[in-house]
Amino acid sequence: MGRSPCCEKAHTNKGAWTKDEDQRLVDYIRLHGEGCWRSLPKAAGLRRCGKSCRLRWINYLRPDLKRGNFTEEEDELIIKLHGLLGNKWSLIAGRLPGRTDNEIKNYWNTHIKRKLISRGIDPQTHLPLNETTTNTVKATMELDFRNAPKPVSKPSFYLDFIYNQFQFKPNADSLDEPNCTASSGMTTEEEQQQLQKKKKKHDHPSNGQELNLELSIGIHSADSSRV
DNA sequence: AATGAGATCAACCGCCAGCGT
DNA sequence: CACGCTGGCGGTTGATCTCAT
Repeated sequence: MGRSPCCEKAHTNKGAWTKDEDQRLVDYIRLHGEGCWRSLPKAAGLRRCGKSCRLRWINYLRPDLKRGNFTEEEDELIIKLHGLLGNKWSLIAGRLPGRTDNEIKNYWNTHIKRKLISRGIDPQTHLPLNETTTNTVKATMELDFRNAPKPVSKPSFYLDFIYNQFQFKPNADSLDEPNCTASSGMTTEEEQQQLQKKKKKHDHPSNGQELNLELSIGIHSADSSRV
């Protein structure tokens, strides 16, 4: 049995959003907040898939989006976070207020990759290009992924693993700041509840506190030869 | 002015984790 | 435990823009 579609494809619009559609979506979310994306299109009078509505809101319509060019500081922060987390765009976006995972992913692929290559750095391993092949194994050993929980791609396990590898000090406040919400930009009280729910997802299981990525940046900054 | 190549970025797709039943 | 539903994520696509020729 195949997976059921997320919406009635025959009756949904696709492609670029019109101003009218944007307005309907914004009006609806202003009135009712972010809620059940599946039922939102019908309730808002949109002939769109719920997923499409969510994406449009998160990546384009959210009021707290920064937009515009990335600063040099943001560039460096993205590079450092990517070195730590890999292609975990949503986690990276969570440390860049006003930026979305999609935006960062695009920016990485179009600008930063080239920037790193021009510096002679492999964008995937963050090691010098001519040493990439031999050092990949070495770098992997440094992080000792042999003991990584399976599957490594599971964010909570993955963060837990990095936490242990680098022995981060927990910082309970780090994700309480509105600026640090991962690509949702929630502000109202009821939305804060959702944030709490989200936070819970990534909490360190043993102590219930947050991973402080600023410390991780410090570790990498101290060893500038790697970035 | 025309056009082709490359760059950019919004949007889609498929997969997966978490949750409720 | 198994299953279905939903939200969220990362990879990819394709329309549009920009620039060189």
